[in-house]
Amino acid sequence: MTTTPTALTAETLLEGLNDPQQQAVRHEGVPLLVVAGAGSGKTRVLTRRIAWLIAVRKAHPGSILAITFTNKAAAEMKERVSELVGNRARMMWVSTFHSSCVRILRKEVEHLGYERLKSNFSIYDAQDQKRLIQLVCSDMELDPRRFQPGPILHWISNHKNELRGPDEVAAEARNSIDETYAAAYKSYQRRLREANAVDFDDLIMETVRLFQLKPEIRETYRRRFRHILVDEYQDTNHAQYALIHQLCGQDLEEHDPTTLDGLPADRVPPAELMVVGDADQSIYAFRGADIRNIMDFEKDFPDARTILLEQNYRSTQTILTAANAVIERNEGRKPKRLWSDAGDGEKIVGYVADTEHDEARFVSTEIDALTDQGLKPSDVAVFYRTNAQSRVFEEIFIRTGLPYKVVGGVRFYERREIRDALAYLRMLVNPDDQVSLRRILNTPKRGIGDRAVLAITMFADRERITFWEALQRAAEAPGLATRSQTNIEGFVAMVVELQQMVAAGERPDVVLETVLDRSGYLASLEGSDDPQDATRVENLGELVAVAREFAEDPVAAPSADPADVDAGLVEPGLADFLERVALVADSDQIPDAPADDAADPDAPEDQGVVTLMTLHTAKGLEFPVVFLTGLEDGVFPHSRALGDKPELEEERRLAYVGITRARQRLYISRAVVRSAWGAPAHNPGSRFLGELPIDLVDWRRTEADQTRWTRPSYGSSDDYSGNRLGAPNAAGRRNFSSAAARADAAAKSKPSRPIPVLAPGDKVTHDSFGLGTVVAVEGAAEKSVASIDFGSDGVKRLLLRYAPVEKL
DNA sequence: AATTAGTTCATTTTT
DNA sequence: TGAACTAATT
Repeated sequence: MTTTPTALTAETLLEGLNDPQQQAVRHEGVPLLVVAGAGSGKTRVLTRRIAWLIAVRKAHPGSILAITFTNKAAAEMKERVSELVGNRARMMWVSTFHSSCVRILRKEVEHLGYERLKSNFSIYDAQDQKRLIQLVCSDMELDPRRFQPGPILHWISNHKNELRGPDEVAAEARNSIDETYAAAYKSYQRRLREANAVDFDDLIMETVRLFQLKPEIRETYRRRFRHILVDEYQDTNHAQYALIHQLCGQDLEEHDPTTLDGLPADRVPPAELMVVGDADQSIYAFRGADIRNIMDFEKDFPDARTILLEQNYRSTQTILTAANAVIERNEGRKPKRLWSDAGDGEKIVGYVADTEHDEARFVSTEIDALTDQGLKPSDVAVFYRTNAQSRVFEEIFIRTGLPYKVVGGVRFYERREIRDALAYLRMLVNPDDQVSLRRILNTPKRGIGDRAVLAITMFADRERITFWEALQRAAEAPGLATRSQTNIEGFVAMVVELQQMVAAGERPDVVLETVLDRSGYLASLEGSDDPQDATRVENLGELVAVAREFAEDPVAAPSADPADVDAGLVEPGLADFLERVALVADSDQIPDAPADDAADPDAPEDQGVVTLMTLHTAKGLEFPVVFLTGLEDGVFPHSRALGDKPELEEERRLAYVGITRARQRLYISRAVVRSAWGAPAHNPGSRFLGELPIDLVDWRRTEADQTRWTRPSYGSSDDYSGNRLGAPNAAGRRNFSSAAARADAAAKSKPSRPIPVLAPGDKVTHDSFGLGTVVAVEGAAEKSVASIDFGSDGVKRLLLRYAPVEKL
């Protein structure tokens, strides 16, 4: 296909699209919902439609607002549209909800009516929020047992997503706990604003509030955005939904006539709206996503039209049939069946392992076999429900020499040194940012300890000045040691000097390097003998590189908004860099599609690596081969979801997402025994396994194949679920709070303790000694004792009844 | 101020 | 089990 914009015609834009896809591209007028099943080419539809709007319907690019959920998706979409329509695409707003809202808020903050909130506000992420709420809690002298940061923040976030401010919530508090929470919410908000900061949820909530407060401002944006497209609509929360309505709703005025004040008489008709999503892939309810937004679209927009995309261009029919079969179990779901003309392909391969180690070994061996058949490790992904499950795979993969990469876990921008460095930069841009300021005040150690901080805090409170102002007037603070005062003065002098540098418009990377140097931060790491600190220095080098790249080419950097650059908004400064970093976080996380780039000719064996990740992070990705692991009730579906229908349905959608990531081959596996929190637990197979059509799965190994155990003569039942393996050691008796332990307790009534039947020469594993070979066995059944050679750990005599030994 | 020994508590996390 | 946080020690 040609990429020359001049050759762009209606025909080329519809080329290669199926009928419903074409309809979605051509649609005009009423609100449109595109229900896009997994792999049905929705990104293609979105990009073609945008190009269509510009090229065929002559829409001004600046009148287009396209919302995605990740910056990566935004950057990709912008890129693809640019390929179609060329430079004109620069004027579009293609960004996340959060980025769009930041742009609006930075411009309009003063209309919000917060005294301290200015356009250089900081954006607080989860970690910053936690620090702030901790300050609030200690301020309120809350019992740290009953009121923990996590739950409070979650509670606040829920309310913000529902657009409920602190006063509203306080008014509705029904008990003392709610009242305390509401008070914490109020204090948290107050401190946020005092710090000239907002959190992620505020970005949306405050934008909605802005539009409510100032209808004329809302009107200017309604006027500007004539075409609004929202991707991943099933993941929107209520606040985001409200925002869309403010921009597109045709009947908003009737709902709320009081907001009409100040509206120009010549109001514009609502923008053309298209939302794209798939209710079956809604897996973020726990973060406030409200599946009703997409389910009720036709109700919310009565004249709406719906287009279904069911043809899948990614997977084999076998995989799709499996996915359909699972998701159909969800109730109240709108019917949709994915289909493919790619043929049935391979059967799904199933495997029941004895333990999670065996499961990982199976995966490893199988990947080995696949690579022998010409597949690259980068074609393979291993999915699991929780991050903790990655460990076993890592252990085994390291042992077998299989290259891999874990996606998720500790992200680059969450590392301590990166956050420290960014905290310096943030407080330079916004000295009111107390969280950042407190973070680096004594990092590295410069003799400003808790006592000094306390004295300054009290002084600031009494004088009703900010923390930073109090630091500058440290000499007046009562109860401050002279030594601390000297140290603070040194710190203030350094900050002032750095601030001048920023004010002079110095490049972000240069500021960063100076900060690291002048603060002594880098020196303190370099002087350390902790090997971790060497890595930290490297990471900081990386951050400087990121800043440099940004300074030199902000457009090429991920998710840049060229409209800003075009608009002659000077060259990006430190504040812009911080904003990018705050909202983009980790584009380097997910390895790009198996790179064909001959970037490194010195690495001919570059076959890429196997990708390990949670099912949640897998959303939106695809791989030729997928291993779906840990399919056990209590693991996946997660134990917390077992008793709750909506949650169980969300787990099922997660399974659906996982299955539909696979293009050619899908493996499903589970472990009969899995060690959770130290104690081995016996998990029954996932209910989702039973929902797969049996003829689609080729079971390589089943429960019946598992290592034989002597069954107690009185326990003839096939049902082994709930049995605990090995000795009821100290570890095993702890932790009766978890669901796994509860299942275990329920099983206690059944007297049975499987004892492995061993013979000399057998290979076994022991929980603490590892791999061993049986040398001799004495006694029978309950009294059998085996002598086992564990290599470097020597030969042990073990009473099989108690020893955590497994036959291999 | 920094190390260390206890204690607690364990989903998922696009921004 | 083990990481992550707190409290107590030197």
